[in-house]
Amino acid sequence: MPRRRSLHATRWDSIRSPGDQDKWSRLPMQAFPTITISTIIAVRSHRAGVVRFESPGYFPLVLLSMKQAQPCGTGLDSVLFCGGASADVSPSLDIPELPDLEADLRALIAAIPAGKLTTCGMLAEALGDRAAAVWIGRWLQEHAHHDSCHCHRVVRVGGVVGGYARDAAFKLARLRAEGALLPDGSWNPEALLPREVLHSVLPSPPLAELRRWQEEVRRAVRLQPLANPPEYLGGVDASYGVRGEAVAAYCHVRRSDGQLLESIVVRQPCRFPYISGYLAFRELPVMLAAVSAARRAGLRPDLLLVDGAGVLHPRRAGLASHLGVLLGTPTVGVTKKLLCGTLPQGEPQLPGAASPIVLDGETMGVCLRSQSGHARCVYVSPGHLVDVTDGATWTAACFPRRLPETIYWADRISRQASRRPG
DNA sequence: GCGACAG
DNA sequence: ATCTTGTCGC
Repeated sequence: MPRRRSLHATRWDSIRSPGDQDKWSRLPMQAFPTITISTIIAVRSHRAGVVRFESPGYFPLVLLSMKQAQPCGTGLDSVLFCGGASADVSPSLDIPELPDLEADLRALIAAIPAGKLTTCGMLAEALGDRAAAVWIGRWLQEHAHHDSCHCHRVVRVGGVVGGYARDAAFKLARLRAEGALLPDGSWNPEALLPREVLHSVLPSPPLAELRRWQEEVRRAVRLQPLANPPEYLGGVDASYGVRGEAVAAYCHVRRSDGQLLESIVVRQPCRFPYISGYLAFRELPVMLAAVSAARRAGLRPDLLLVDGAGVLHPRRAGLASHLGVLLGTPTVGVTKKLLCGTLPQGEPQLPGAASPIVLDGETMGVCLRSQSGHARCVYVSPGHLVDVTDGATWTAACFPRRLPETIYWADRISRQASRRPG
């Protein structure tokens, strides 16, 4: 009997009492400046013959940033999931305060005067990384523009004015009226806003700051063999609802037979966009919440598989490394596409086979083909407290479908939950 | 010049 | 990641 007994009814019953809900609503939120609030939307046992726990309502979940485990002592720790006891977490790194990139982007665009122009790439540079250009381009296409906004002054490289939400003609007319166009209809290169102007709007570019934090994570990462063969494997993945809210699922799988034992789903608002290389800042909060909730329910994986890269990352600090460092637990990153690195031997051909992935002349990951020999491989790299070999070995241990079982279930369950209303 | 670029 | 129709396969 199972270690899983900790997911018994009593603990959850205490959470469900109306009195506790009241306590929650009276909690002074100002007391927790960097707190992340999540909602548990499902806790399930998947073992046949075992009572299934379905949470009927939504419970608040509070994840304190790691340095702030103190406020748990308010007597609410039976109600709130406070990131666990302080011994659970590595106190060395704190979750950084996330910038409001959309507000920063609006500020940059507002700073483009009439008659002047800029490009997505230059705006991205001003935010701190050219990689943000893709998101900016999409934002400009989707965001509802007003007569007073300056979004029409963002053009494409090479003279093409480019789209503008659904009204390219309006954009063209305004630019012509502002004198930024040449007679042939292309935009005037001399109208380009100098870099310094945008730089002065955001003297400390937010993405550059986040990069500095990634370097801290990189320094904290330890790649080492796993002490013991893992008995339980965890998997986390995130999906997004129609209103953009993030939903994460943690799935607990028994390594010996690959069976899904338990799952936990949490939800929280999400403001940070997807930018290649910065996925951690989009998904870390909701994933930390899911894993913390799992911990409080007694689910402690010996190895956590994350849907995202580990050290196979431009700064060797992918999502899985962030999770590992913040939780102080062994993590492995698993992706469906390669973010960086090369395959000197190509992809493995045989079912269940592996081939190395090299980054900067060093084997930093492994390409795995499933035991069923699926056409598409996965790309595995250690996140933290595990090495390349062990990470790949235990990822391959429960891998009968296209994705490792942990990731398969987390993907499926989070997606299903994100499509539900609420 | 064009594509690539975890989710 | 999400948006979508039909289509292929077990």
